Amino acid sequence: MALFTLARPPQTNTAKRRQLSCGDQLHQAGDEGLAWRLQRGVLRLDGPQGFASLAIAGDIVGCETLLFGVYTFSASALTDCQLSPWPEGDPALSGESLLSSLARAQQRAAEIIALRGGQAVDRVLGLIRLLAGTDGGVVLPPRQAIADITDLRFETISRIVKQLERAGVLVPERVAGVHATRSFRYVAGQ
Amino acid sequence: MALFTLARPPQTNTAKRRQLSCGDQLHQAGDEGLAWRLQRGVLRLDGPQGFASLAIAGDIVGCETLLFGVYTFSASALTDCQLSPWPEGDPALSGESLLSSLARAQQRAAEIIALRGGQAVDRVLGLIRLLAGTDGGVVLPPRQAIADITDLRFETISRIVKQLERAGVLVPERVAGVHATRSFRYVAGQ
DNA sequence: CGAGCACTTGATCTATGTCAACGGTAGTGG
DNA sequence: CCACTACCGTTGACATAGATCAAGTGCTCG
Repeated sequence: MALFTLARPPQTNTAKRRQLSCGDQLHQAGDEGLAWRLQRGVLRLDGPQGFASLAIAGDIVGCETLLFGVYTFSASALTDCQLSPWPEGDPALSGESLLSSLARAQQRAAEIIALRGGQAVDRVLGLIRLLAGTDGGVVLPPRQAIADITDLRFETISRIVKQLERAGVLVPERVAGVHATRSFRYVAGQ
Repeated sequence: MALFTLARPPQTNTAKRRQLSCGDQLHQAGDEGLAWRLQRGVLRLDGPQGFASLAIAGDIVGCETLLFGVYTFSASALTDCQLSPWPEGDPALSGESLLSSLARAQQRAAEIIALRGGQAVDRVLGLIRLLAGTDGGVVLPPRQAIADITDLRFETISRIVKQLERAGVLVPERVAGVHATRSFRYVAGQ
């Protein structure tokens, strides 16, 4: 197994907070840059073979730059996102913070894997639950992005979203500056 | 976001090395126990909804026990495995070691996600590549386990394995004490 | 007002699921 | 050593969820 060395001294990341809106790109694979903690929103990570993973509020993105200097994945926002530079605290690379990030990453992987198995409707619903705020408001990414994540086709996603709409699970809800076909209220099934 | 505290003081894990053979279970979700580093082999992790993830040589398994005291997933061996207790070193929870584990976990997630998308044959081949040693020798897990990981059915796996065998990609190879239908040599396609 | 997307919808096709029967192998108990 | 059982794997016939192909429609923005 390779031994890694830090590409930079383990100092606090002094970059500024960052805000992304749905669709914006944070970085591309191979770019130089720093690591972030995702405070709010959902990011999509892509590798050379397409969709690679999701990052959700609390996750650390791009931590590999501290080891290799460059990002392994491209990252773009599926919803509006808020990011803060990482490492953040004083004993920033403290074992405990990293340990919970590691546990969280493994938990996350299981959730995403679940989005790629089972019936098409359930996969889409699973993703919607990840994207929905606690108030039930959801702004869906483009159909094609949902398709990439769930390993379905965008026509299938379109049919499923419409079907959920007709079933009353998704209620269309106009939000300023958002495609009319994308903002909904998710009514959790009883 | 929740704040975690360590369930145990961050001391070196003094448990002994452990060896598993194909099929053995390391622990069940909810059990108390310690964390391990997987030195050799491939483990399957299962959550409440079934297959959750794979762990591959170098990965840390069960690190959440340091936070919660119990395992989140059940773990069982897909191939013969060798485990060593973790944390291992002196400044064991050192940032750098954890950081590379975190980067590795994210990389791993992407690999496993790739096993659940695209054509059935490619998914199975992807898994075989993960399982094959550098010498090309592979001992496949039962068809049902392959099916769980790739989100296919065991009949489909059976057909695909046979098809790869007929195509000369997998060459049957008797190994003592292993089901005759499971040990092969993987001949990488040019 | 027109161009370019993203989405919708229908018709058809196909990869994979499902169901069912059967064969081999390992283990167990007589 | 020989039933007998319990898995696991194989194979065929058939069903279907979702893919694919092909028009449309309707936002959004210049």
